[in-house]
Amino acid sequence: MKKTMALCSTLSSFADPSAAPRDIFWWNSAIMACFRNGDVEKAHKMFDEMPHRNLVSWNCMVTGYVQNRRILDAQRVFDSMPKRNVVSWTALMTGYLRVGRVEDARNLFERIPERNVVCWNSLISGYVNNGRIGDARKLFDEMPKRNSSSWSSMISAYIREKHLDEAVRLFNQSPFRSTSLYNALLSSYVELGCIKEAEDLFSKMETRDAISFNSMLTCYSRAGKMELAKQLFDEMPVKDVVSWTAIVRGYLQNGNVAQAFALFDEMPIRDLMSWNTMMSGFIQNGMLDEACNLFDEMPERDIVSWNTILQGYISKNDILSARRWFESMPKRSETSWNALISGCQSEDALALFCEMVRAGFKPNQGTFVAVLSVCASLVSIVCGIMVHVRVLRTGYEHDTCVMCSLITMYSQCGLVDDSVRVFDRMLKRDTIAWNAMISAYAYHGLATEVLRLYESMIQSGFHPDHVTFLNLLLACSHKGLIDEGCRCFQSMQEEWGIVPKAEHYSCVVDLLGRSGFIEQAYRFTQKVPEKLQKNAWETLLSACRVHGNLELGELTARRVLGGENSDGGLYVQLSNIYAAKGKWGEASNVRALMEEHGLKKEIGCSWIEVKGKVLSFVSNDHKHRDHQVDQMCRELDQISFMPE
DNA sequence: TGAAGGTGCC
Repeated sequence: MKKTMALCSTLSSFADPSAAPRDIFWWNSAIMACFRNGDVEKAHKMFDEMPHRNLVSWNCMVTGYVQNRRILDAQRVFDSMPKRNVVSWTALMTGYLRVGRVEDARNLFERIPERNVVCWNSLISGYVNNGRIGDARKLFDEMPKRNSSSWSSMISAYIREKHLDEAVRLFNQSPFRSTSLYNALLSSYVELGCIKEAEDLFSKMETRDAISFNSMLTCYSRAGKMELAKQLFDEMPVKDVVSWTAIVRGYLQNGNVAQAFALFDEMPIRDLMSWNTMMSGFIQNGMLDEACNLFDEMPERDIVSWNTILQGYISKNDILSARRWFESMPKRSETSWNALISGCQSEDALALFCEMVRAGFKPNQGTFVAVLSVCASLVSIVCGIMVHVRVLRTGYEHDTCVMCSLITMYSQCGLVDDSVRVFDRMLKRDTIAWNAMISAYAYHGLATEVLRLYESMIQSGFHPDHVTFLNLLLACSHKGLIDEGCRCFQSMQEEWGIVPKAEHYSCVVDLLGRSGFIEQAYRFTQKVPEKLQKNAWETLLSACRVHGNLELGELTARRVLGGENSDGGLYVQLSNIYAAKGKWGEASNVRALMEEHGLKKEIGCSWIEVKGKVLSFVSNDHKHRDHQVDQMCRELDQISFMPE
């Protein structure tokens, strides 16, 4: 608040130089204002021009350069300072920490003549931001005196790392327990879906503000407990726009669009956020037309409103309309580009990425995640590496999300060693990062590595989730590690309390079926909760085909064929089982039945990257004449007949 | 009096 007022008076005296005397305060504030606007050169010029400088003026220069990531300039100013105080040291140290020069920061810290609580806090948060929570904790324990900032940075660091046990332990020891810290802990429980813990904490709070209530609203909404959410909402002493929006969002996420819209209508105050929430709720529920109507009715629109409709077209997979909408937008943001890039899973996405950069937009986390996922699905390593270079150049090399996308991209392009290199260099790892690496190994069938990495994940104190176990099961299944796989499936439920999804059941069926234990797989599938059986039966059918088990194949086919979602592939599998047994009549009957249902099997397609171009081909494909298809076939023949 | 360094939620 103070800063804002100072800035306002500074700006108004810029407009009218006679309004305020140009004393040293004026100069110092003006310099900071320039730095805050990113106008580094102007700040520098003013510093040169000012008639008198004091220690604060010099500190402003160090801070300003640090804020604009110009560390060398900050260092130069620091070195030429006539006098320094602890603020000067702290400012430069923060600069080092911001660009990841943690050891330099530590050395500087050791040299500070008179340390105060702020410079201790700066180094602690610097360690935290560089993923070195252990070092942060050591420093925290060594501190001669701690203030509320010290406690809150340490506790929120544990919260952000999802080390909630440690966060709570410290929180209980802390002499400062502000509502905002309570709220941080509360929202973290909410994010992790720990309803019981959130409820307990909420009931213990001495004072609750709108944020506390709103977090609890979100908590109940996410858990699908809309009655409890509505009850809390009705009890709230003061409802703000966020509360109204939270309850509307809750109904939307739980598919109750009518109730959401009714409440939206009742809202006493609607700002843009509520309109945008309602609109994106329509889109989440597949109601693009309704969203468009709302868009037309809105009193004013911002870039989020435009992006929401764009996202609507993309989630309908209508890339053409998305593209047209994108062209018609009065303004675009990085989010608009990201949405469009993630929408087209083809080479067009890579062209768009280049176009975005040329148009002067800075790729951000979402951009890299989207474009790397396209590189991965196109198995385009040349583009993948180009994007990786840009990641490094734009300072995203320590972004956990982007690193996960790189791990996946390298793995899907066949370079699992590069995935490992990225994973090893990560400063901060979360469950998703461990999952990405485990999945990279699983994708390459490296079951031993998968199990080893899982062990170290647990030892590092991370909680596995349903994705972790899916990968463990996949890896075990591919390597025929039946005992390990079954143990995983058991531990998932008993040790970690994770309820298996349809994919997990299918994996177990695959695990048993692949190794020829068809009857066990059949008995297992019968015990799968009925709603989740469909995929398991399909997996079983495929195992019956591989092992030529006609009897169980027929039994299984009866469970899946003719159902709502049965596709051509299933008929083909059954037909192949008959064909393998020489039962040509039955085989062609099944094919006929399939045609009767108007089904076709989609043609399988493969692709390869040659000199940076992705070429796709199907079986018996002769369209790549210009790529010397005859020579390729001769080469393949030679390889196939080579003695082993 | 005011300008410089650290922390914080839906």
